[in-house]
Amino acid sequence: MFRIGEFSRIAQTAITQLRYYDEIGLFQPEHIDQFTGYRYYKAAQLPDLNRILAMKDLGLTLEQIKRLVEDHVSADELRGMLSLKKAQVEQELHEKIDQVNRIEARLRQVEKEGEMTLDDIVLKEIPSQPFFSFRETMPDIRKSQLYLKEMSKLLPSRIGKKKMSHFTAVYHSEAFALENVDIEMGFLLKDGVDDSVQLSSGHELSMNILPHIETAACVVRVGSMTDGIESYANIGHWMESNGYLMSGPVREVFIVPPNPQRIEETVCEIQFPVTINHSDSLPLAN
Amino acid sequence: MFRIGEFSRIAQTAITQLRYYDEIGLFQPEHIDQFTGYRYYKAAQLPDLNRILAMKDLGLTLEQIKRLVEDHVSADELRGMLSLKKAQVEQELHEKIDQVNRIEARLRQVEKEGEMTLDDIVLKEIPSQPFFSFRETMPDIRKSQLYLKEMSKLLPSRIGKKKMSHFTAVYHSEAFALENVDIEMGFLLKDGVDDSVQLSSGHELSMNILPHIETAACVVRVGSMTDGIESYANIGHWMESNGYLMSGPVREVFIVPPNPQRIEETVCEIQFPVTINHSDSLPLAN
DNA sequence: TTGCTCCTCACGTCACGTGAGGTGGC
DNA sequence: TTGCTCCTCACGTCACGTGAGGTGGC
Repeated sequence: MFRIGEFSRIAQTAITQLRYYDEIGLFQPEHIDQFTGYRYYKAAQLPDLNRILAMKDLGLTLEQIKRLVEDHVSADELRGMLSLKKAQVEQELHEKIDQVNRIEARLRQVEKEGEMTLDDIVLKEIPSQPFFSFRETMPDIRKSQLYLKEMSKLLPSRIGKKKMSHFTAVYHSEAFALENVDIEMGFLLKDGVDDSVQLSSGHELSMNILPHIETAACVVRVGSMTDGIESYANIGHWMESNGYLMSGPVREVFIVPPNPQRIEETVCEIQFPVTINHSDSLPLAN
Repeated sequence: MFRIGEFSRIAQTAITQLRYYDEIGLFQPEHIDQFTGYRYYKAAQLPDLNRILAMKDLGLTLEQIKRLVEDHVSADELRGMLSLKKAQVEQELHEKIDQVNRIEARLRQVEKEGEMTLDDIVLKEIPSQPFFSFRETMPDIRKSQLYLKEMSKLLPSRIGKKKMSHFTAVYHSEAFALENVDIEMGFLLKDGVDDSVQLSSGHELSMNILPHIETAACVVRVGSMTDGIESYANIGHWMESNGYLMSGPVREVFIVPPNPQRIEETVCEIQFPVTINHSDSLPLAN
């Protein structure tokens, strides 16, 4: 019989760890002295401890291991637990790979820029939302100002201010351009409506559903959107660095819509739907 | 200005998270109502939050990010932090790969055996230790019993019982065999000694230092060692499955040395020094 | 007797999530 | 007025590590 100190040296396991395993009932000493509370272990307990440590090495929680060693688990269940764990670890593995890629991209950017002047790109999931809008190929994108103005006047009374969320534009054209852009614009809604509304230009606004985006690369711009191309270039660069591909039309959601008098207060989130392309850019070549 | 609920929806960030960032002083609302305690955020704060989320995505802790956004960090320091983080994540990546391999090995074993009857193999680091021993090519390994007996009698009085630790054998021959084994045996010591001791057979015991082992694959056997070959086969199999290579002589450390009267109480740890061979067995082929 | 070992609390970790119990805003 | 939103504690998470303050063993 060994006291906890020697047993911990033999098993290469911290004393606090052994005490903890005792406390949670996972691995208990052969004998505890009634008066002193001293824990006594015997050598033949080592294989039991090793089984626990081996399962822990596979990534199982102590709670799961407890079920295992208490023998409430069939071979089939064990297979299931291990298969599940394997899938989880593989998932984490891919996340680590993506993370390394993102860090490398940042490092390259810091090298180049010396400082952090770039927009910060964040990945988000975007839920599907009702969108009250019209679509048109616009000769000049600056005309959108006029539409926004008219919509802001008309819609609150027509569909209810409470239902309206952010002014939003969806770019159905492939590339970012200033002329002949196939654009859909209107307001996101908190609730569906059945109504439709006509603008003085003849355009008819009606509701459709903007689809859910699983992963969107997002950037927030503050101030005038006239030099917004920069942000687009940044996202493009970032996507290339990290192995992402565009998977749908870009959206511009205006948290604070442009107001000619206070153009510097404009706040807009640009949302790029993307998919991950794992297969290239694995950092494991070395 | 937005209340926390709407801001959390815009930023796709949990309310509790925003409250926590406020609490630790990482990201605070533009304004807090003195009387109600309500937090008010404005849209132009979104880029700041995004910077925080982007750095968090790279794996930095909130404490590190706090230093970053409070601007106590030069571009060089930032590079250092990111490079360090990259190395850490790559390390974790390799650990995950090893872990997946271990899980797969276990799965294969469960498939085959149906139950867990195998020894459990655990990786440990073994510190260097003084070893009071002699070395010989033994025609018959069973003779070691006699040596053990004599040593157990002689040594306590000659070098002090307190200094003696476990009876141990080191196998310098390549393979596990029963005849003509180049074996070194004696007792591990807690403290160095200058003395030397002669056995009746003429063998001279003296002290040397058993080297440190960075990684040893270890198994504990309880009971007679005569069918110990099983354990050796298990370890060999496991090493092959997980891409480990042998990197030194095997040790058998007797926690409870063999006693002919009570052979079933014998407890022995077999220690295989190994090195990892990462380059094959990457599970990323799919 | 002295120093080493062991004991039991209690608290900290990291980044929040989950109630409980209570108030503010439209 | 009603329901929704927001507030501040306090506690839990997972697997221990780190003292503080006190006793046991040789």
